[in-house]
Amino acid sequence: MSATLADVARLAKVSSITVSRVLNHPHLVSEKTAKRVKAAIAKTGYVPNLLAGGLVSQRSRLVVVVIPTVANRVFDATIEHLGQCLADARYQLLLAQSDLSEEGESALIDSILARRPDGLVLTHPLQSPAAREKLLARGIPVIEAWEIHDRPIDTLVGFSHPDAGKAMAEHIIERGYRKVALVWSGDARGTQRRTACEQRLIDAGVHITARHITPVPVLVGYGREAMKALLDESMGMDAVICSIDLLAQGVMAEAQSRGLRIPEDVAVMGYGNLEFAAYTHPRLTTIAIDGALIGQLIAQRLLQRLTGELVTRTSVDDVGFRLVVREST
Amino acid sequence: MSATLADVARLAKVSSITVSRVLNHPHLVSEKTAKRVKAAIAKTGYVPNLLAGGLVSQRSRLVVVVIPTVANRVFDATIEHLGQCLADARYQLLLAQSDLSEEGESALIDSILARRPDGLVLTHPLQSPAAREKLLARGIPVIEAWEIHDRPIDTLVGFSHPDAGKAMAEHIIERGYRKVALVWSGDARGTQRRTACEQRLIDAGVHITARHITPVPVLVGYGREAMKALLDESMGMDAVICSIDLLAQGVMAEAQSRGLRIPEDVAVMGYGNLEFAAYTHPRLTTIAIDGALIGQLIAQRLLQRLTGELVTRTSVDDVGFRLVVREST
DNA sequence: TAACATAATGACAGCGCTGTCATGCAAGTC
DNA sequence: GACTTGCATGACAGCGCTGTCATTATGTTA
Repeated sequence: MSATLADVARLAKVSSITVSRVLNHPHLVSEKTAKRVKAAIAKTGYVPNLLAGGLVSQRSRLVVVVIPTVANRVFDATIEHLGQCLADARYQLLLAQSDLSEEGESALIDSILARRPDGLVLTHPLQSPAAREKLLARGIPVIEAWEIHDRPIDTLVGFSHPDAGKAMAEHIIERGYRKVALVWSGDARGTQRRTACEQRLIDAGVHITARHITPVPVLVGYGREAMKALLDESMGMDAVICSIDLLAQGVMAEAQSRGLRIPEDVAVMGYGNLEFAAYTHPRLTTIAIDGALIGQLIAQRLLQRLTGELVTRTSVDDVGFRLVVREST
Repeated sequence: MSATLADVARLAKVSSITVSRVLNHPHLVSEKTAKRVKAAIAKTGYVPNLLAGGLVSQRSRLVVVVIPTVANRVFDATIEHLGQCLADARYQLLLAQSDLSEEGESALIDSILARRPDGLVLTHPLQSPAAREKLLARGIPVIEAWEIHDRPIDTLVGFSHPDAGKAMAEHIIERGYRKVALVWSGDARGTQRRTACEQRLIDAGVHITARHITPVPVLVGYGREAMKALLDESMGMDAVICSIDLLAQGVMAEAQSRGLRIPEDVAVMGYGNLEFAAYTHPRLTTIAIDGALIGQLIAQRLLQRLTGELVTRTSVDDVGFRLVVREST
């Protein structure tokens, strides 16, 4: 049906391996021959078959990224930059959505491994020990992103969530707020931040008037509903801390719809520094994570592993985070 | 290194083709044998090699979706549902980001075709005729989504952008606004909507006081900046229409930061019905597109083509759109 | 000029799987 | 008993490519 290496080779009057070399190891071929081959490729409209190439060379030139859902905007910059860096190195990015359930995870890993990816990027730690074992056994590079934790599979690029939670608390304390409500999503990482945040607040004698835990995945709507509940129950509070900017957006909308001024009547703090955070009214105080940098570091580490540059099997990059103080606190 | 079909076959004391059948055509194998084979699979930790399987069967079980960037939230629901439906049918979704440039497009299509996908989904029409020819020549199912147009490659799932633009104008006219500013992103589809919208407004005698064209990809920040410019130049206007909800969000923030009331002082209308639109203050009037439905229809059409159910090469599904009137107009 | 290094090209096998055709066997039919 | 039928299983080839090793052409040195 479609042209193969042999077709091109015949037309260029060379062997098929020479055509292969023109495409993959051009320095091994003389310019004259390469020119002839390229002409033949153009003429036949030949497109290499990576299934065949990957099968024999044991390199699929595929990197799988597992994310909870494409709707999760936290990873936008990371995926975009990672994809860009990988494309430059002739790798492709396969996005796999994981519902994060433990039973589905093992099947997902199987269906991923079936493509024999050259590398794997996890935006969340694996729940299932079986899935973990499979990856370990297969020995492919696995980069866990967006969190520094104790039991890395091999490589980690991220930051400390408890530290981020603590930093949020410290800002609130410093600003002098004394009665704080938390609007928080119930995921594992959010909970890490919340625990550290609460601990720091309590240590400083700040009163936590309410904790409103919202479902996952996060939606702006949950933030607005949470704030509605808090205000209806007339929880006296001078600040609301949110696990993510989306919730803060909803919280601010509900507060404003009731005529409350932010931050005079109630302060609002977010986390994530999503694109809109700098442009809300008032502009949102939040914690910024450099997602683009994370994406670049992932690509760098991965490519090092793939080219055999990096010998050590484990490495940890802490990209940190940054408090961004704006108008809402 | 890792277990192959032959390893499993040896352990289960059957031929390798029988193992293959247990996995791919279980109805051809007796229960007793299947049980033995499954035990052997579990014991060896065998994971099929889709590169090998795809090479010989000419089916990669891969569907490539081309999107401008993962940060484009318009396609969230579509991708999520498409991915779900495909996963149920044992297909995997490879997300390819296209910068939409004409020269890059052809290379992108090549690198996609190199994986021999069973189907291709385009969220934007191809710019480059060369790329178009390649797809046509290859003969794989191509679904163009999110727009109904005149020159489909084969299958279309979407709606009419000019009609949507017109509907936006009609709502503004009906509400009695007379001096309208447009804040619009400069992409091709947006321009289709804008042209139709403007035409309808002009026909109704509505005055278009300003057109502010923002860069692509769209950011909330552009909306706020645009509104700042409009207000600084004191364009008298009683309504602002935006090409997308994100811009509307920025526009509302800037208006409110200056103490303007929405919609009393200035009305704001968006498009897209992104998740937050229902929860802003005030809640945003917009045009809703059923992205989930589009995703499901794409999957349905694709699977029909892949199973050979659908004979006709072209089909068009118009999913329409819906005006959602909320508080902002 | 012989001996050797280097560059350019090719022959060959086989990666792991599945489509196709062939075979064996029990049950049913005349 | 000879046959058909249907089910379960296997043998075999080959998908399109690249790793490895072999071969030839060309240049370089003693």
